[in-house]
Amino acid sequence: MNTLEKCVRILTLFSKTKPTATVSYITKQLGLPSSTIYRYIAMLKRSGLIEQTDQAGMYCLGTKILELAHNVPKKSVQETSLPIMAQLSGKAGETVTLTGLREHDGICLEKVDGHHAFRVSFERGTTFPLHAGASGKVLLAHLDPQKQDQIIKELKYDKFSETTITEPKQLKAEIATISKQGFALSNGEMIHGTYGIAAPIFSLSRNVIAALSISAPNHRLEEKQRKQMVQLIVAAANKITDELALYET
Amino acid sequence: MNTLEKCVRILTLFSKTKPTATVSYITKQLGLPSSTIYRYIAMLKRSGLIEQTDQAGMYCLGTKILELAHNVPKKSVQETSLPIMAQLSGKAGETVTLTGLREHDGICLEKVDGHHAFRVSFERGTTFPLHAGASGKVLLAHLDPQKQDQIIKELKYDKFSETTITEPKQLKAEIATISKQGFALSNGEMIHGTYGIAAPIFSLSRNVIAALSISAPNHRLEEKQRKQMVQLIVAAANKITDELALYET
DNA sequence: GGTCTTATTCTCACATTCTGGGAATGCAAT
DNA sequence: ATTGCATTCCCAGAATGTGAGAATAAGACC
Repeated sequence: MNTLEKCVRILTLFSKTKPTATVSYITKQLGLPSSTIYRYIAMLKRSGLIEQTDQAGMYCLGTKILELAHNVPKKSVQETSLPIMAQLSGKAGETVTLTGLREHDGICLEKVDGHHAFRVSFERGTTFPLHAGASGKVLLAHLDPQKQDQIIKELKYDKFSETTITEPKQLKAEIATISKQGFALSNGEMIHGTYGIAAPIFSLSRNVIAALSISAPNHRLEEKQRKQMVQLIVAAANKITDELALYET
Repeated sequence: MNTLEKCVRILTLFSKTKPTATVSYITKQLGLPSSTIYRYIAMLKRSGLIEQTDQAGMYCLGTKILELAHNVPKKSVQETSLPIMAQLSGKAGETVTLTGLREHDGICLEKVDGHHAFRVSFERGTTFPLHAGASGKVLLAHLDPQKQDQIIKELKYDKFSETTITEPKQLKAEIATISKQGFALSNGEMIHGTYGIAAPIFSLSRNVIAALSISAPNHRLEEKQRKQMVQLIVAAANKITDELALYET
């Protein structure tokens, strides 16, 4: 394990739910001696990647990361998708999210909020596992079989709610269906009380590169609206796929 | 120069204006042999901090950085400031920005856009040098004298426009005035055609921790409006300072 | 004030990793 | 065929990283 890897591990320990950490916490998590961690913290602090909180001994991610994040280029998917997402969100009134794939996780690349005060909203940069929620499942369903199998094996199957799929077998069956029908549904698999519909976006070479999804409190996505929404989201995703194909030559 | 520092240097090479780079470019910029850079690129790619573009040999910052950025905690300044910024932006109709200090640069921490279609707008995470623009100058003006002198010496004095201050002496005089009057003005120092007004936000120990600023096309901030705006922005900044003091005990 | 606990820095002999010139491969354009 | 560039590999010497433990600092608790 080299320096960079250790640094990234330290940085990845911080999360929305645990935004600050002490050296002793990091020590325990990584199983490395505290003198080593102190050295790393000092290095990371020098480069601005982490900062010290007001409270002594507390550290958090630093603003240097914001600076870097500002320079992460938007991929063509994002640029192509945004106007279509805005249009869809306007028509449907609900939050529309574009989700990409990173290693074995999904990550929210873009979102356009719906106009309802009571709404579901992910932030850009939010990551989540692929076994729960419409976006995750639709991404998984259209991956090539090897990667799919590998991910299905390695998933941790955290149970977020009553409906979360926690069995590999069940997940396999589900994504087989999704792959056939071309869209995924999620009834509160990740967030209880919400409903999600997602459709895949493909590259010219027919690899999934992202998922387009719509999320809402589940009473606003019941049977009758749902059918129409599925059509809308699939149509929008296809439109993005088509537009991308034009540019990729 | 250790591994992390080299990694950060590589990552920092990418910018909004140069979002992608080849190995040979990085090699030239850092003056390190290409075999070394290839090794680093491989490491950085493995950790998700950089990604390969569609074009062979092109690299860009990776989505792992977005994930990390998502977990950078908002400081209390940000949380305290946002509602006040929104109120101010609503009243003034212009873009209001909260700027922090990072090393020798300013960095945009939060912004609330004004309602005018023709407006100035920084994105969160944008960095800029301290010699140009109202925010930079106001931050610089209220730093302790040692840091101030050091930064004044080390600044590169890029000339962004006709009015950019490029002389240390001139800058010193300017920040002396700013320090006395408690706010800074900028007539297109960073972006030609725009006008900026900024006021400092202090910690309980009376150190500057951020600057609140308003920016607009300069015809909308002429003499008459300007006086009123200065009052508004100074009042808002003071309000934030006061609210922060309540929490800091 | 005394006594913990915990944060933080430092040291140093030792181990590991990093380094970079150069050679080699592959690919695409000239 | 040739050039140019991307990329990988090799390896001995050089530079860094490592971590136990000592030492110091700074609160917290009694």
